[in-house]
Amino acid sequence: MELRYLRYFVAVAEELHFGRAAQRLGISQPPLSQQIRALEAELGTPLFLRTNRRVELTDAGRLFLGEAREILARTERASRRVSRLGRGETGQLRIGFTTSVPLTATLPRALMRYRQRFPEVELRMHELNSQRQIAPLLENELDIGIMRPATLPESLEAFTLIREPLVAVVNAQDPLGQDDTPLTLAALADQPFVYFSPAAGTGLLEQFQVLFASRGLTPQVVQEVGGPNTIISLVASGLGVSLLPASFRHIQIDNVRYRPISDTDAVSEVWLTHARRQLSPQATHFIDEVKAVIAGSDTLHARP
Amino acid sequence: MELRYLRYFVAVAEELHFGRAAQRLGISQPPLSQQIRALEAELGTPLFLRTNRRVELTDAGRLFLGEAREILARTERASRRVSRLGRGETGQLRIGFTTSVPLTATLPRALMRYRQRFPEVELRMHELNSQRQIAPLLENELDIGIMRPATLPESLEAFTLIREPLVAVVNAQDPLGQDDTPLTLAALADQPFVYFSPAAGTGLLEQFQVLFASRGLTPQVVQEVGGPNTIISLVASGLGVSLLPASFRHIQIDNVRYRPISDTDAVSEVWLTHARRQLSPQATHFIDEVKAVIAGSDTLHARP
DNA sequence: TAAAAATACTCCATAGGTATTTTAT
DNA sequence: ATAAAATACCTATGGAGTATTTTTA
Repeated sequence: MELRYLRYFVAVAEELHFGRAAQRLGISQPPLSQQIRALEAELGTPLFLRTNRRVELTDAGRLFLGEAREILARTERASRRVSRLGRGETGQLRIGFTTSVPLTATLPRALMRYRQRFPEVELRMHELNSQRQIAPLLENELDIGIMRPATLPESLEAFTLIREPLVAVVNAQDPLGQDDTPLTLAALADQPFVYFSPAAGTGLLEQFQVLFASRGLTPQVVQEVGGPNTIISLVASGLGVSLLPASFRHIQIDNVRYRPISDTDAVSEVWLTHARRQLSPQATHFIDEVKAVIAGSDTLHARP
Repeated sequence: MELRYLRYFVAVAEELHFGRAAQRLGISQPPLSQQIRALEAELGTPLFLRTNRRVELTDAGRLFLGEAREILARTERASRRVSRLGRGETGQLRIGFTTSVPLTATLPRALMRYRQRFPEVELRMHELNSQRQIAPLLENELDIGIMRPATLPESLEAFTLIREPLVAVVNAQDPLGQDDTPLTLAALADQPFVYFSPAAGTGLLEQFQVLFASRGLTPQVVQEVGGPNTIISLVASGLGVSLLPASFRHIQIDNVRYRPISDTDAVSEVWLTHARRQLSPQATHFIDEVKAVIAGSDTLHARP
């Protein structure tokens, strides 16, 4: 059985006239007659009663007409659905993101543009720290990860979404909190530190350690906490100082002051990470939007 | 879109291996690759991720697999259903029959054989007198009519199913009821008659009138009734005599006696009537069975 | 007689075959 | 080195075209 037969049959059944049906199908009458005869042979039963003046359906033909229409409609619908999914116009996009991602910049704008362009794609946002995004990305349970720099397996790749300077978080009452001038990492390393616990799984901890270690510095961590908000709160309470990406300056709390760091390598990145294998069309389109936003509001980009 | 694509796609999707899928389909590998590529081009999206060592489905491919399977199954089912209907194995058969048809002979045996051979055909039996079968047969509301001889329109045709002698129905108390020897129509025509009213629509009335008229006889009808049972009852009551097909002898009532008629043309037929145009396969099969029964229990047959 | 489907034949597009190359493991 | 898909090219089936015949209203 071939769909061509069904299309031809439906045309003849609707026109009840081989000539007109052939015209409608854009072929000539003889091949249409032949195809219908072949179809009847395959089914082992006549579908039309032909008296060279009139064509009418047999009972079998009437039954087949309904079936053929449904099969054709279903095929049409299936093609469209698959095309749309394949073009990334429907389906879903699963994005992992860390709490430390600045929600004011690149990412929200990209998300907005993407949703506008592909309103029918279901967006699933999963808040996960950098480490906990890796397994889902590998197992194709996540299309895209938005994370802090981390050591990635070979089959994942990433590019820099945002690069922002680190700032010192100091208590306004402390000597260090007396002005807004740049500080050196060395000056900060003398102070008691409030920082992420390893259990928090944030990539910032690794960066922080590398940054100080490369200078031979080992700051004293007096308090380990789970999230950036807690860090800032505890600095406000005077427990110590800390170091965070500049975007956290939007958290303004009494007694907390943010001071620039003069070391030029004191920067932190946000990565967009995905599996190195074939990306889903949804992920590809999303990355297109991210790159368009980056290019437009031109900030910082470079492969890590 | 063609079903060939769907069949090929399903094979590859199930094997996840072009070589094996081609083997299963009975074609060689390169044309299979080509057809899948053509399908992907038509849908505008890849269905497989091919890394020359592994073939896997894309999201679009997974969606299409379900759809393709359903479309193929549906097509298969539709073909089978139409074939069966076309071969007369399913569907319906609408038969009209008169009350005067002998239920002990050809017809019940043919019905039994037909039901055994085509148990899935829905049999619709409509009790209708001869006249009232004609319109439904013309309008294709009835496939077959079992009736007494009648004047038929050109587009109906009939053949003789049963030919049976007429018998006189007489009261046992009457002089005519004293013995069982053959009677002549002339002798019967002297008696008061109990017979069908024209409103009963039975073909027997017409036959009865022709039979007597051809001999210049005009029997006196003293009572018009609607059905053969009433005729026999009234003869039993002594109202008059009557004339009926021999098969009614199986109705045995006190005071009623059946006597043969010596006139050789005093016979009545039962016709199987159908539209002259293409018969439904169900009707054709039924007629086959009727003819087989007639040929077997060889009785009487001849075109009217 | 005329309109419409069937038949006879011809042609060519394309499904399918064979041989070979490319690629990833 | 090998297995598997892709590529290149060829073949031939059968779908479609043209011309003609048959049929019935």
